[in-house]
Amino acid sequence: MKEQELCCDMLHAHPDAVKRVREAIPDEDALIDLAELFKVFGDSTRIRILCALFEGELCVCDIATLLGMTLSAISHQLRILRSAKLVEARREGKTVFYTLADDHVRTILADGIEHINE
Amino acid sequence: MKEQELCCDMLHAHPDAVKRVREAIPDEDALIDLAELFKVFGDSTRIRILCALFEGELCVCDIATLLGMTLSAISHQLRILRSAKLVEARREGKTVFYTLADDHVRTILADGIEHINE
DNA sequence: AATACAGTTGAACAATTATTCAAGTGAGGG
DNA sequence: CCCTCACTTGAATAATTGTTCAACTGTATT
Repeated sequence: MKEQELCCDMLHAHPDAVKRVREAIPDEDALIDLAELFKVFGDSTRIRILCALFEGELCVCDIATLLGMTLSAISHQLRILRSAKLVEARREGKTVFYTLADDHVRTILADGIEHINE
Repeated sequence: MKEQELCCDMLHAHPDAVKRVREAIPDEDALIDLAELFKVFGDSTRIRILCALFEGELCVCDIATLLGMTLSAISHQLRILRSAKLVEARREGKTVFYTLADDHVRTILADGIEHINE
């Protein structure tokens, strides 16, 4: 990102509105984290995985079968979901089972679905 | 995407679980729309624009000033937000004012922020 | 030990995408 | 009309990212 450079003369911009908003919004870092969170939801493979896990625990092979994709592709996406703390893994013998991490994930999914169906 | 190819023998996968989930989750198209929606939220410039508009109406120049970016860059992102129906534009003379489109947008933003702050 | 299997990982490739730059609208003022 | 200003748009570039392929864990079985 570039250094600030006025896009138009400040006589036109609304400095009071700009100032008010600047004080009100979360800090830069929080907004970057927020964007990162939504970015993880913003892929159809990951959304399908999350929606599948919404219904209950599944192993990697189940998910791959369900989505018609390779184990490798699913595993890569699960890693992203894990590091975003949206899913959790549990090992049982050779099999690894995944679940949704918490209710926030459910809420965000549900809100998104509601917005789509308007 | 590739044609289905079993990642591991179906003797191991859990066919009942897979079947149950397949019947329960939304259809493919809905999930793609859902991913597209979150993808729009998944960029820090757009998130910052949305959070700014959360506080009230702003013109393009205000937003550019606030974020320290060019008019062009902001305008491109506003177009994406407009076509996702997350913001609305209103013209007043030479100035174009933007607002959040509806309360769903506020809800989704708020949920995301809540998840971040856990 | 040796093999088989569920899953992970790294590198490479292809596709998507955010920003810049330059040119183009459309509205108001002189 | 011409000019200025707020904004939009299209093409180009650079960076990010999803999937594949091949090699590698770790666990169980024989």
